[in-house]
Amino acid sequence: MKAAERQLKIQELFSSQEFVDIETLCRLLEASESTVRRDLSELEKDGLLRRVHGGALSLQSRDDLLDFQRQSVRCQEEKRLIGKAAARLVEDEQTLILDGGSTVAEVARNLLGRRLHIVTNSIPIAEIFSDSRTVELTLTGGFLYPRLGVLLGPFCEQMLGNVSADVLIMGIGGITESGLSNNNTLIVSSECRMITASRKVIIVADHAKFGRKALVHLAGLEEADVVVTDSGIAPEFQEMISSRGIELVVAN
Amino acid sequence: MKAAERQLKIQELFSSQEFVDIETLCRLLEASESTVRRDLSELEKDGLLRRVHGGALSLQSRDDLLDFQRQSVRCQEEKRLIGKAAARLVEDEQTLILDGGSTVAEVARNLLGRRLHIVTNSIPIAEIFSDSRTVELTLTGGFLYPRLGVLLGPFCEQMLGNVSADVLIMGIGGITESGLSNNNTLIVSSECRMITASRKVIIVADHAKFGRKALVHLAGLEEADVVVTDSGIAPEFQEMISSRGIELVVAN
DNA sequence: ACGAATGTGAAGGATTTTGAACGAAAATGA
DNA sequence: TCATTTTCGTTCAAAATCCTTCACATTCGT
Repeated sequence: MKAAERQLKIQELFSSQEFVDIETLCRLLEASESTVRRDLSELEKDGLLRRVHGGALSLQSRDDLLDFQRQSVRCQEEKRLIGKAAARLVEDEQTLILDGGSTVAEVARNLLGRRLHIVTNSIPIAEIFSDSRTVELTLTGGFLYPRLGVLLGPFCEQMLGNVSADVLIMGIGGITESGLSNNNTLIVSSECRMITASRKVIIVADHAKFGRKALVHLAGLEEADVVVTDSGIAPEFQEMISSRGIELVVAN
Repeated sequence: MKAAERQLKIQELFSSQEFVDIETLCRLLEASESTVRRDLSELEKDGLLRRVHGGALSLQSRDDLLDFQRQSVRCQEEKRLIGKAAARLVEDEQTLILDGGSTVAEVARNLLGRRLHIVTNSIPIAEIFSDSRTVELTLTGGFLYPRLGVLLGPFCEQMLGNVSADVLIMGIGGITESGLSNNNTLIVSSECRMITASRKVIIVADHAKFGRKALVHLAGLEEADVVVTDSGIAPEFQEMISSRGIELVVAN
């Protein structure tokens, strides 16, 4: 990869996060530390970022970041860890479906720079990848649901019917013995299609979601292949997941 | 492949990426390094790109194409006026198709609060309406074209084929006697569908677009029903539009 | 068809960029 | 505080890229 290309990529990264460390950059840019440092120095000279010990900071103020990011303040640290762990379950060159929701968005941030084909119905998630050249992104069509920025309805479902993916990464409203649930009929309807279209289903849910039942039943627990959560999960729920042969990943 | 052909191809590449390296160009253009370098030097002399070690960078800054939020758009005041004038041509309760582009985005801002059903393939434009309670917004699906934030490809075109609208509001790359043109084959392809799907076609174009021919031919002038531009338009071009029975709106 | 003009690709040396090594500086933790 | 670990900046040789030159091919006008 050439210098100019690398430096563009660094700037892209800052559109979705405020800090990157050298090690991550080396991996993403496939370059040595020396080279990354040189790139950062140059970008700093151009006033495009600020170097700090261990990496570099975005100069864009926090206000500029997506509204979406503000919504996801609750359980932020947990969600960040879950995002990191879930991203590790994905292999390069796979086709993923990502649904909406702040936890999934956190996964998405950790997928930047990977070579993937991603299908989503969430505009905030699409925006995370909008400058990426390594991710091929397809958005489902559909009616734009206000507030959440997700696309729903017949157009969306029709399109999901035409797709098949290796992995689905999905957030949920609640998870109990009786299965997965969410808050909105239309959303649940499209999520059912996503499950059908995917070979493997990964559920991401912070510990607060366990034992909670949201408005609309979405699917039985057995539809999930992997559940990724944080270390706050109670032992009884760990048992609930594991005893059904579902892989449980606890992010640290 | 001839020099001119190669150089056009290089420019087209830049509509989707900000950097290309020499090796890629050699492969795509089936030419030697020497030749590619010569082409790049020439394009640089014409102010169409910037050479850097390892390849070349697009000069069209990303702001110009995609970043509607910031106010770095060229001809800003003109576009604002055009947006206002074009919005007056729309009646409540109509179904509109809006394509991408900064001029159309300006129209969109002037449609906020109106009761409309809007179909678009542009994410930046969708975002303008994302909080609106009076506009029902449908996004076409499709492959997300980097940088421009528009959805394209078969999914998009299929969906446009299922839609019919009262009015299409469309920006363009250039407009001459021989018709409308734009910079990218895929975009042109979806725009053709939009024209087919609409009863009335409104073209919005600041005066700088007149007499300019962009890369790909889109449609004949006669496809347009109304052209909205600013007061900088030359008399000869006014004549060109009016003499064909196309309504010309000059925004003040 | 012919020569002139322009476009093309290969070869060489000049220049820039890169990655590894190593001592200096900063962060960390007891 | 002090020792340990991590990160930083500098230097240098190797690699990649660039520019120039030149011989050959193609296009154009006569």
